Amino acid sequence: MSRAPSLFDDEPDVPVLPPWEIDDLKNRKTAQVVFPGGYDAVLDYLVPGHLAGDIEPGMRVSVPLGKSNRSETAYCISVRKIGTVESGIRLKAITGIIDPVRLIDDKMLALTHWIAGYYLCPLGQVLESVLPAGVRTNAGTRLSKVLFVTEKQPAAENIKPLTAKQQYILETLRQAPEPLTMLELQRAAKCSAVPISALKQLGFIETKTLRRTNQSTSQETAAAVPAAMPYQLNAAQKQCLSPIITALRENRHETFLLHGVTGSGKTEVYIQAIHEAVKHRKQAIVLVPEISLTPQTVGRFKSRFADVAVLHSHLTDAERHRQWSGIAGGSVQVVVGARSAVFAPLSRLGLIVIDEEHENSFKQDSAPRYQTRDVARKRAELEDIPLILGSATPSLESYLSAATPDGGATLLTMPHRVNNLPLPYVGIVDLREAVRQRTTRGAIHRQLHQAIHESLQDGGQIILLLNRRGFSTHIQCPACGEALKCPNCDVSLTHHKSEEIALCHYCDYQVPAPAACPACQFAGIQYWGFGTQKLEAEIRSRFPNVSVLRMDTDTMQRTGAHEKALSQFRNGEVQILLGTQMIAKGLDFPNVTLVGVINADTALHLPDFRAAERTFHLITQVAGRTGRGEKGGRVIIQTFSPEHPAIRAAAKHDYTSFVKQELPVRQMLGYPPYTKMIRIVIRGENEMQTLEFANHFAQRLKTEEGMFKILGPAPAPFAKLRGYYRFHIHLHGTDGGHLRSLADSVSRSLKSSSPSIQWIIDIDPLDML
DNA sequence: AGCACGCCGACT
DNA sequence: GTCGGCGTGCTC
Repeated sequence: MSRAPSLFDDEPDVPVLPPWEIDDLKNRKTAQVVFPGGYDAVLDYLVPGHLAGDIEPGMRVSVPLGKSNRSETAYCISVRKIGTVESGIRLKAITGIIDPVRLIDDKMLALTHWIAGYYLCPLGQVLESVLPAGVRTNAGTRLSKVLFVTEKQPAAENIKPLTAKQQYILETLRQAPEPLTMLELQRAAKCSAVPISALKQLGFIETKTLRRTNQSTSQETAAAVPAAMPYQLNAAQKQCLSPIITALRENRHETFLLHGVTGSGKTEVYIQAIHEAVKHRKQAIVLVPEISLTPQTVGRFKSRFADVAVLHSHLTDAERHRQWSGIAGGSVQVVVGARSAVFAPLSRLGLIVIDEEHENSFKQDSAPRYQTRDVARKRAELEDIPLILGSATPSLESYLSAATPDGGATLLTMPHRVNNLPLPYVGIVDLREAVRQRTTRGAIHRQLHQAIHESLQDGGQIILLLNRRGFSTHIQCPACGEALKCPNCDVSLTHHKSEEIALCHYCDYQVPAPAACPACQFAGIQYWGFGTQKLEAEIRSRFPNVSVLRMDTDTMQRTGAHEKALSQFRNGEVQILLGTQMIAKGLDFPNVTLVGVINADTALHLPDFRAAERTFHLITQVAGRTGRGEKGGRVIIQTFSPEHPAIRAAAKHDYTSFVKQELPVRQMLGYPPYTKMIRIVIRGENEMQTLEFANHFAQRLKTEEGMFKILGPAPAPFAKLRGYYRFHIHLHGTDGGHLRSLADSVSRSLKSSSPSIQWIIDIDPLDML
């Protein structure tokens, strides 16, 4: 085993740097590196002379680490001349450079530093999540030996003249548009390996090892031809576009909140803003929620720009690598993608757009737990470019920052739909009334049944939203009260009819659906509650000759299922589309004349201060799926809480009244957006130990309690998940920086004090469960 | 996160 | 006497 050269290391078995390199010490460089794994530190390494010209921040390097000098991959984050006063630590030297070119430029490096600091995540881990796995592993490429015609030909007089075959081979190789491998050249020149080897021997051909892309099996679908004609904007759209264009032209950062009702033409504003950027050879990133990343959405951009790259989560590593390299290559005008596309390596970025900015999926739910909105804003600041946040129902965070003078964002409003189409009429069905009168047994009540019937008569299509998958949502014995719960999680099991199983939606634990009570053997065990499977069955029996399609994570497993389902709905093969929230967002089907919300309350009573906001968003968004065509449209909301302000506001499409009622509540209770919040979730397999540790954690935090509120520890709403007991602590305060540093220092001081217990620190949490 | 070092129990 | 358990601490 050879050991890495180690400077100042006088142990006999460790090779020391050669003397000429030591002499040169004062001109040498050091590199600062971080590690992608759990080890959170910045270490200095010596840059050996032969790498000095090549190494740059943002590249990965191999370094020796630890007593055994095991080889580790690290990210170089800076390079500097060796100082005159050194710390006295024996520096080891970098062994090699992994990336031949920089993968991360200075601005992106600055962005990752910001993320690491703000979200309390080791920098190495941030860098690792910014670089897609396919890029790190060079997926879809391999090293291959390729042949070149030698630059400096051997002197002709020294050797006998080349044969015709040999000359032909050389000519073929010279003319080849790309370097050829041995096999490829044999095929191209229709010869065996023998004459090529002879040419190599004679010095006419040399080999080099290059990284080349594999022959890609999946061919890129032909890009749509860009439509040259820009659409005519209406007055409201023009008014919103104009300040964005001004900021673009002035190369100035400004955050715009584009608040436009569903169907008001926000996308066209984005497109024309991007046009302006592209006109000046700039590029744009458009971020959309993962479930909106449909061919329809992408198509709108592809039809208007010549070079659009798409980054979905369903790309293979190789495809993602190819896309990423293409983007880094600089020819792309627009990148459309989900959350992580905020890190797309565009070098001439001119604009970032976040559509449906209120969507929860913009918060990453694993470390680094970043909010894409805030990362995008930071990136836009670093690049001096505008950021557009678009939504029909802005997050209260964004709304407050735009509604407050000096809040940091500019509010742009589009209060009407294009062509002055009316917003759909919304009717509310009071489920309490319906239950009292026993007018229905199922999930569809009289008014909704009637409305479905009428829509079908008129040839319209229907969207039904039920935000629960499965058949029955809980199983309980009426004789002894036993309820079927997951043994690993604090949740009830959902009956899935297709496989006749009782399934946990959190850990996938499953048992055969019981016919009798597992506790008391009573044969009349009951299946309660409505999921999408049961809704589908009910619809089919109520409307036997109508084609129905269910969309939820169960039916959308196969790749392409999503696209297929939406195209079936688009071309009218399917009349009723029912499903979970994946059908609520962003779909634009003019023939949808009815939207039914089966139960508006599913999210309303969760122990989460954002429950009302979520409910308002979901209802407003799904209501916006109708009334987009000539036939108009209407919405029926079934609810047990018809007087709830969130539901009433959604029924009136009245964002302002929702905000006016919700913001004071937040302010009074000291919740975001008026305060900053940190959630610490502590988990362990032993309930008592975990609670004890959580108490200790909270105690340590409370020694500094003053300007903050520290709540907990309390059992998390899901008190047990996947076999772990969970407790959480909430910190609230107006000084986010102070709050973060408190959480950070306590967390660091407690590290590894109890190995069986783990915790996460969630900055600006969205999920309270 | 690894990995070595170190200080106590059950085996040849 | 030695092999090996995993607690503690360090990594330029």
